[in-house]
Amino acid sequence: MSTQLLENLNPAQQKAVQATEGPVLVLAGPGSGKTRILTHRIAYLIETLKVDPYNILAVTFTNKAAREMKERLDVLLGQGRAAALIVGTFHSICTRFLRRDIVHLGRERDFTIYDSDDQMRLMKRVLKDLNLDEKRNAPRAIHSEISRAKNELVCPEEFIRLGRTYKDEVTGRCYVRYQQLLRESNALDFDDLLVETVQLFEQHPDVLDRYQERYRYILADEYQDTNRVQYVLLKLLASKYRNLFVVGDEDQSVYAFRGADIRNIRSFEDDYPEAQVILLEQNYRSTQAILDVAQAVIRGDVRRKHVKRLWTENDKGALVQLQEAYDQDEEGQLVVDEAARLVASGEYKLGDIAIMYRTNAQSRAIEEALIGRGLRYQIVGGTRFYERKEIKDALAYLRVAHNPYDTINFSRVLNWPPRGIGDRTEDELNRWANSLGVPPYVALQLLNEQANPSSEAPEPTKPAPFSPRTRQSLLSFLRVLDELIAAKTEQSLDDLMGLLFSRVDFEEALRREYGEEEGRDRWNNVQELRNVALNYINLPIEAQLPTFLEEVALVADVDTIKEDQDAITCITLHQAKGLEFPVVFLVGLEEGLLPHSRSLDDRDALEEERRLFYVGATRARKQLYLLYAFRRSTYGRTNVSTPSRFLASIPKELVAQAPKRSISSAHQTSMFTPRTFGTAAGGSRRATPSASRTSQPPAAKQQRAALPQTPKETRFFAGLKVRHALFGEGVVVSSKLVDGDEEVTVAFSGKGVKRLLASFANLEMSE
DNA sequence: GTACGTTCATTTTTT
DNA sequence: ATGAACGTAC
Repeated sequence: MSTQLLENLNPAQQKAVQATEGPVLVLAGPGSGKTRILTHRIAYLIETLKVDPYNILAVTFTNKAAREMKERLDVLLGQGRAAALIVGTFHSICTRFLRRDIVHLGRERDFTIYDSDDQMRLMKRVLKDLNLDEKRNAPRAIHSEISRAKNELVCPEEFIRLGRTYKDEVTGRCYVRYQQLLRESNALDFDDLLVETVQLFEQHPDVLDRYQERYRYILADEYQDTNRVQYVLLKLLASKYRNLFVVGDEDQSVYAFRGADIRNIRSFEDDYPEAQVILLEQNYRSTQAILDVAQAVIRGDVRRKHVKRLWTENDKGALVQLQEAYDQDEEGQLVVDEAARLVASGEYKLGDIAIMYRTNAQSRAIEEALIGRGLRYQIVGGTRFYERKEIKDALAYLRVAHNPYDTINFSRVLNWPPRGIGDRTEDELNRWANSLGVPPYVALQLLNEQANPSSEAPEPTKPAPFSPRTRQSLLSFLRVLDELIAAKTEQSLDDLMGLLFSRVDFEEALRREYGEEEGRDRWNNVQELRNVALNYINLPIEAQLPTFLEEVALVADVDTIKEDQDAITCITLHQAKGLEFPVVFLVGLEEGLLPHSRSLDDRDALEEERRLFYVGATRARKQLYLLYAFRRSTYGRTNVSTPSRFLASIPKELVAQAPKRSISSAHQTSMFTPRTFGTAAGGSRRATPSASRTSQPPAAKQQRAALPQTPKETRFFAGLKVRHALFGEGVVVSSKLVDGDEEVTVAFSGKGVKRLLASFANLEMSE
C-alpha cells in the first residue's frame, strides 16, 4: 500500500507528503498537485505513521473538494478506512463543533444558520428598529462592515470603542442590534459560525483541550485565503501538538475582500519557527504556452519581491489565442462557435470546456449564445437554486417550523401567500412582541390565548392591538405554523413538505403571483426541493429536518458542479479556483471588468485582480482563449471599452492574435449536432445538490436550573428560553412570585401557553 | 390590504 | 435590462 501511496509522485511531492511531524508549509504553484499532496499526506499519516483517522482534521476550500478528497482516500486506503476522518470547509467544521458544544456558550444547539439573504433582511430590520433611513445607510454596506469586523474578531463593544467617525458610530449601533436579533432568533450568520467557535475555545479551555486532543493532525488547503478568524481557529487547534500542515500559493490569493490576509501565509514561519517549508514549482497541468502567458501576467506586478519560477515538462502546446469581439454578444458567439468546433473535431467534449468571467452578470450573454447554439451548459453561481424566491419561501416555512423564534423567516412567511397581514400589522406585531420581550411567534401564541383562554389560562397580558379581522388572520397563520411544528416530529421531511404545500397551497399561490406559465415553472422548482428532501428519508425523523436545513445553508454553489453530465461549465474566476479544464475561455478582459472598476483606485485591489487573471489562465490544461469586447453594455448602457492592462504585459509572440471574428474559422461545423439543449432561463436547469448523510448529535445536556428553597426573586424572566420534559421548547412570557413559589407563564412551541409552578415543572434554562 | 403603474437605483468577487 | 420601492386606485 505504501508503494502505491508514493508512486506517481515526484521527489518534491514525496518530500512534502513524507515530511516529519510538526508544522509544514507547502508553497505550491498552480497545477503542482496541491490537493493531491494533501490527500496523500493524509494517507501517509494513516498508513505509515499509523495515525488514527479519528485524530485528523482537514480543511478544504469547498465541500466539493472535501467530497473528492474522501473519495480519493477511499481508493488509496480502501473503502471506509478513512470514515472517521473529518474533512470539510471552515464553516461546516465549525458548525459541527457548535452543534455539539455551543451549549457551553449558553445557547441552543438547534440554531438556525442565516445565509446572505437572511442577513440582508435582518440588516434592514435593524435599520428599521433604529429608525435609520435605508437610503442614507445602505444595508449592504453596513452589513459588510459588520462582517469585516467579525472576521477580524472585533466584537460590537470593541467596534464602538474603536470607532472614529460618525459612520462607525452608526455601524456600531447596528452591529449591537444585529447581534441581539440574531440571538433572539436563535440564529447564527455565516461569520458567527467561526466567531462563536473561537469564543467557545477561548472561553472554555477544557473544551479546546478536548478538540486539541482529538485533532492532533490538522491540514489546511488554500492557506493564503484564510482570514483572521480562520487563522486564529487553526492556531488555537494546532497550538498543542503543532502538527499543522498548510498548503497555499500567494499568487492565488483572491479573497482579500472577505478579509483574507496574505500575511497569514507570509508569517507562517514566524508563527512556527520550526516549520519545514517546501517549495513546489513544477506544474503538471498546463502546456508551456499557457504557463508562459500566465507567468507574464503575474510578473507584471513590479512590487513582487521573489517570483516563483514555474516550469513544466509538458509540451509547448497550442498558442494561446487572443481575440477582440465587437460586443458581448459577439464575444459569446465567438466562444460558442469555437467550443462547438472543438467538440465537433472530436478532440474535446463539452465537459472539457469552461467559460470564465469576472462578474456573474457577464454570464447572461454567454448563456444566450449557448442556448442559441444548443450546447448543453451549466452555470455555476448567478441565481442559485437555493436563492430563488419560491425556494426560499418554502425553506422559510420549514425553518420556522424548525425554529419558531427565527424572526426573519417568520416575517418572510407571515404574509406569504397574502393572508391579510400587511406591513402595518407586521409592524404592530413586532412592536407588541418587543414590548412583551418575546419573539413574534410567542406573541401570536399570547394573542391566541387572549382570544381563546384555555383552562390553565395565564393572567391576561397587555391587550393586543389588533382588530378582530386582523386577529383572525394572525391566528390562522399561527395554526398553520403549529400544524407544521406538530408534524415535524412525527412525519418524514417529505411528508412535512407535503403537508406544507397542501396546507398553504403553494401551487395556487405561485400561479396567482406569477401567472400560469411562470407559476408552473416555479412550482416545479419547489417540487424539486421536495426531491432533495427524499435524500434524507433514511435518517431518524427528528434528524431529517435539521440535517436538511443545515446542508442547504452550507452548500456552496461550486459544490453543485456536475461532472457526470457532459456540459460546458460557465463560472466566475473566483469559483474556478482549484478547478481545471482542458479548454478555458477567459472573457471580458477589459479595463473596468478585469481589473474591475471598483479596484482601480487601490493598488492592492489591483494586484488582486491580476492574480485573478493568473488563476483563470492557469485553470487551462491544453487550450486557453482570451477575449475582450470593443464595446460592452452594462445596465443597459453601452460603452467603448479598452483591453485589460494585463494583456499588455503579455509579449506578443506568446499569443496568436486572431483577426477579428476568425476564431470561429467559418461554419464548417455542420457536422456538429448538438446533443441536448440547455434549459431556458427560469427553468430548473440547475443541479440539485446530492445530500450526504450525517447523523444528528445526541440531545443536549442541558443545564438544570437549581431551585432555591424559598425564592425571594424570580429566576425566570420574559424572553428566556426554557425546556420542559413534556411540552418541549418554550419562551418565558412572564414570571411572578406566588405563595413562596414562582409561577412561570411559558409559551411552548406548537403547544400553546401554559402556566407552571417552577418548583414542580422542572424547567431547564437554556441560557 | 392588494393590484397595478411609475420611478429609481443597481452589480464585484463568496462561505 | 431588471427588479425593488413607492404611489395611486380599487
